[in-house]
Amino acid sequence: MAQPKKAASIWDVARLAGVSHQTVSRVVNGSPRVAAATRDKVLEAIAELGYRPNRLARSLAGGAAESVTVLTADTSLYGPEAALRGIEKAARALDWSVQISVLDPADTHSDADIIARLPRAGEPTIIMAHDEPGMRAKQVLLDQQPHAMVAIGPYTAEELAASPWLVGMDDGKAAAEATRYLLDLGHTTVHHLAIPTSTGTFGGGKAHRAEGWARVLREAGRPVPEPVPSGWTIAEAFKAVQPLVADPEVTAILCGNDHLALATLRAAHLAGRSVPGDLSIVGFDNTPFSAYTTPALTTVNQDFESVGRGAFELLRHRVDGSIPRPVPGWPEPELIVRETSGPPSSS
Amino acid sequence: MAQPKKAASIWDVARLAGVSHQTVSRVVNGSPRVAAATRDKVLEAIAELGYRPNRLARSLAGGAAESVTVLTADTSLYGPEAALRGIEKAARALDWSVQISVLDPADTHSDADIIARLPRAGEPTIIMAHDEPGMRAKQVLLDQQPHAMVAIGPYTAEELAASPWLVGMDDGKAAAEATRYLLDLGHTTVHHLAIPTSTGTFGGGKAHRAEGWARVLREAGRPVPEPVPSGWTIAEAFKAVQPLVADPEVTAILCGNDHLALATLRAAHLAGRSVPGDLSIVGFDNTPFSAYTTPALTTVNQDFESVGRGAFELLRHRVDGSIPRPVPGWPEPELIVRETSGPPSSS
DNA sequence: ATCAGATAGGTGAACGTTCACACCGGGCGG
DNA sequence: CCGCCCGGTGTGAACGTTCACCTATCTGAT
Repeated sequence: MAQPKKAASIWDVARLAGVSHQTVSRVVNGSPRVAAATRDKVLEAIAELGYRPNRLARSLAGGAAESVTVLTADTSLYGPEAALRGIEKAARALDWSVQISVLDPADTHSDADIIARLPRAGEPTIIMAHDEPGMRAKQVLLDQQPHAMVAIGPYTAEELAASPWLVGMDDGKAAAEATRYLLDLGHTTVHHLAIPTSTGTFGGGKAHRAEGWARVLREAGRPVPEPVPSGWTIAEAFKAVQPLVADPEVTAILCGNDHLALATLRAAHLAGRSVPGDLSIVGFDNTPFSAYTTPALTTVNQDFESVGRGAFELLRHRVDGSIPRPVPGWPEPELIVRETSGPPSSS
Repeated sequence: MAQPKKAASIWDVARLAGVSHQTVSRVVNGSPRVAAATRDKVLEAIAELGYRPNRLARSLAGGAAESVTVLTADTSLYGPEAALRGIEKAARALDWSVQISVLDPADTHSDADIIARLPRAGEPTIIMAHDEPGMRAKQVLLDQQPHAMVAIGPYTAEELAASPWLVGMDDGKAAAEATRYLLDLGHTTVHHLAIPTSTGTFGGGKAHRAEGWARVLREAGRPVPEPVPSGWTIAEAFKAVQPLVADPEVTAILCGNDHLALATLRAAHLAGRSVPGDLSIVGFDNTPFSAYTTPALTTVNQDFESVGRGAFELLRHRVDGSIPRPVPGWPEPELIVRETSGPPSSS
């Protein structure tokens, strides 16, 4: 058995059951207008032939979507990975299929390249990329099929209001909260090890975390040190943070994510600075490992999985107007104080 | 612009260019038998209408695959995540699309459920799941479409030879190497904090890492302690490892992966045992963070991304016999000695 | 002049579904 | 007793491609 014989189609089932193909279709799709006896016959034939519907043909004929393409940055980052998980779960629950396509900055991405990624025109798409190709992809889709796309990203309340296709969390506010917490602990100021922004180099583009951090410092009348730019990898962060940990004036560092915080933790250790005694470190994202480092990372929890789910719901709403617009129901980012933060030693 | 107007089809292009739909098809697919003048006309029409081929229709008609479905366990694990990345990269390079479907043990998975995940019968599929639903899925596919599936998993040389649809690394050998290394360091024996096996509970199913570890101990005539079973999460590992770190007799622990090793590291720290002074810890997988813990983890590097790429190549070979069978070309697992391992303090 | 062979292009069916509609018989209100 | 509606089913077209095959036209050799 299991010869590569052709798969059974709806017609084969119809013939075997002695009904029309349409009746089979009705049975498969659970239409109520089928007599019980007929249904049983069809079901039997389906079982015997091992028939299963061809999704391709289904989509082609029905025009029904039932499928979502996720355009994402490198999935080795925790945020995109968790959001993808949320999307996949939500999609699976509704029996949608999920396509994934990674936007690699190394590829040359003309607009045509991006478009070619979509299985078909109007394919519902979620974009999850904060780098340059991601931004271009967003723009392209916004022009071409604004009703069938949703982007995940950091937002401020104003941005969300202005962009009905945007989903995300106000991580600027969370960064502000973390900064205020460190200030309240007695630190004179807080330094910032920053993740790359959408334009690649620090300074341009959106950098909500950095903005929230700077705002609090300004409001408190504290010096605002130049943020230290880091790449996404731990190795890059480790290198970038060296001057910070070497400087005894630096008593608190807010890191753009937990990987950067881990690198900072190790750099501090190697530089002979005790944490949190000499140096407080706060991370971002509450990556699973963060509770188990030694000392355990103080960090900001973000429920990316819920955001992913929210993005999926919003997409459904936008594709099919009859589905109610979801209310963003995920928890706000929240500071989790663990062991890497404390008052400065001088105080 | 950008009204949700229907996307242009090959027929629309044909009409505008004043040729037949087939000629358009030829131009799109780069057939040589089209006059230059005709080609230009068609190209122009394509540009004007913003036409792009519908992949669905293409696959339906052509039977051509150009698409792979990845059935995976939880992507929050490093191994599957990295392998998925490898698959996606390889697929993208060839312009194949990638579908992802997560096998959640929490769902009830009848065989039918698993089959329903495939977009269509015979859809080329890669399975990447070491747990129970994954094993069932593997069996189902093996029965239904053995020529269009590949599984990723741990293997021994014999298993690989016996299963032309299997791709993986001999992590039993790597576990053996790590165990031997610890023994050579002077440890009397090595304990094992084990990841779950394919059957859920420890003991059944394939557990190559555990087997390699036990074999070396037996060969060296050392006592083989009962392996300690852990779940996949760090929290579970932290709980499971408590008795091990509390026991001063235990001087070396081989952990099933780096997350478990991290939990062990923290548990040891809290129990007041110094690493590697009192206790040596060796992880598995060389997860990115492992080089930056304090102390940095000794671990076994595994190039999952290459394995993913290899799986994709093998799948192509199996689906289309004309493609040569790839030779497994990835690096062998390799022990990376960092800071969590050393001779026992008593020696 | 004639014809084989190449070159350029067209025609119709097929892929596996769903959709819109037509059909048939029986129960029920008038 | 008639007509209507409705449950149950069938028919044909459509979705957007590719594939297999057919038809012109032009070339150059016989």
